[in-house]
Amino acid sequence: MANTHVKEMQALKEHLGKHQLKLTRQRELILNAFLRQEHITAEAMYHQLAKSDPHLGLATIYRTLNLFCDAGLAQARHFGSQTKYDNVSHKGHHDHLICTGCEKIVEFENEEIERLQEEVATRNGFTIKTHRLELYGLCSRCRH
Amino acid sequence: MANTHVKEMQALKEHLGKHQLKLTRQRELILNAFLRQEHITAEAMYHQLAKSDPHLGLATIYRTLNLFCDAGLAQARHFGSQTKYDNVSHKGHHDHLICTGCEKIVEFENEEIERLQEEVATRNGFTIKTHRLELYGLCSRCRH
DNA sequence: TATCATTTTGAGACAGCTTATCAATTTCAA
DNA sequence: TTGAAATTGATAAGCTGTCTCAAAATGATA
Repeated sequence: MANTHVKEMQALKEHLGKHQLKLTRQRELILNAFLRQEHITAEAMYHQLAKSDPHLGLATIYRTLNLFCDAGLAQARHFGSQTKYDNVSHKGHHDHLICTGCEKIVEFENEEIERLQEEVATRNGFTIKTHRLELYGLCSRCRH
Repeated sequence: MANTHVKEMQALKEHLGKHQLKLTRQRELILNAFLRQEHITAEAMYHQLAKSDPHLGLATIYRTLNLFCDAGLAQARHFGSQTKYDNVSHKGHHDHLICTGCEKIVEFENEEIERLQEEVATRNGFTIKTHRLELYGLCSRCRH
């Protein structure tokens, strides 16, 4: 189980090495838990990990998830007043369809849109690092 | 100057009428100031208006900007830890290219992307109300 | 125009999420 | 193994944004 996410662990180690940071038990633990999620809040991860490791502090979770963002393993998404951390490593980037009625989130990918985004960026002299596309509306059930 | 934004004022009055809300000096004031901006935070608007009206409370700004969102004149965008309110009334919807180096924001519109978004939504049974598309990267200057 | 029920305001208290602080602990290069 | 440097955990503090409530303003009605 600790060996499940070898590639991501490798990426993390690489990032740590480049920035004089250290690999800790907590970082390993949080990485493994994080990679099992699509997207999760720090708070949710805190409660989840509390079962197996009651003394893991919330601040450490926040610090570590932000570290993952720096390392390119996660992407932070501000959602209402909360921040959700997306697992971006093994699925590639994905965008979101969000129902404002029931909060349901559908993930999607669309190459054509991505291509057009690149086009817009290039036309404006930008080089895109990441992007965020969220469509808000009502799902079929909430529309009645 | 008070007559500059007749159409938007009309839209606001209509919304107020429909919801048993009242037109106040503050709401007029904030609307006029807001419509001169592309996008602004409540805090920034607070300081800006403090010059001409030192007793206008921050809570009132928040309340009023949220009211504008309900009325369809503004759109809230969570940006980092802050909320920016976009002036959506006279320019129509626009998306953002954001330079992570210098914080510069370039606005753009792309009909083709919007069309593809509709397509994705329809395919998933959604009806889109609004959306948010933000491209993050480096502008030509920050890329060196 | 005066009345008055209703809404709004302003000021500060409060709440939720995230980061800063700091002593104690852990890591890892030498 | 040692020791400088980084990390952790617990909690305080910070920041945004909302709630509270008495006082003021609005606007429908008479």
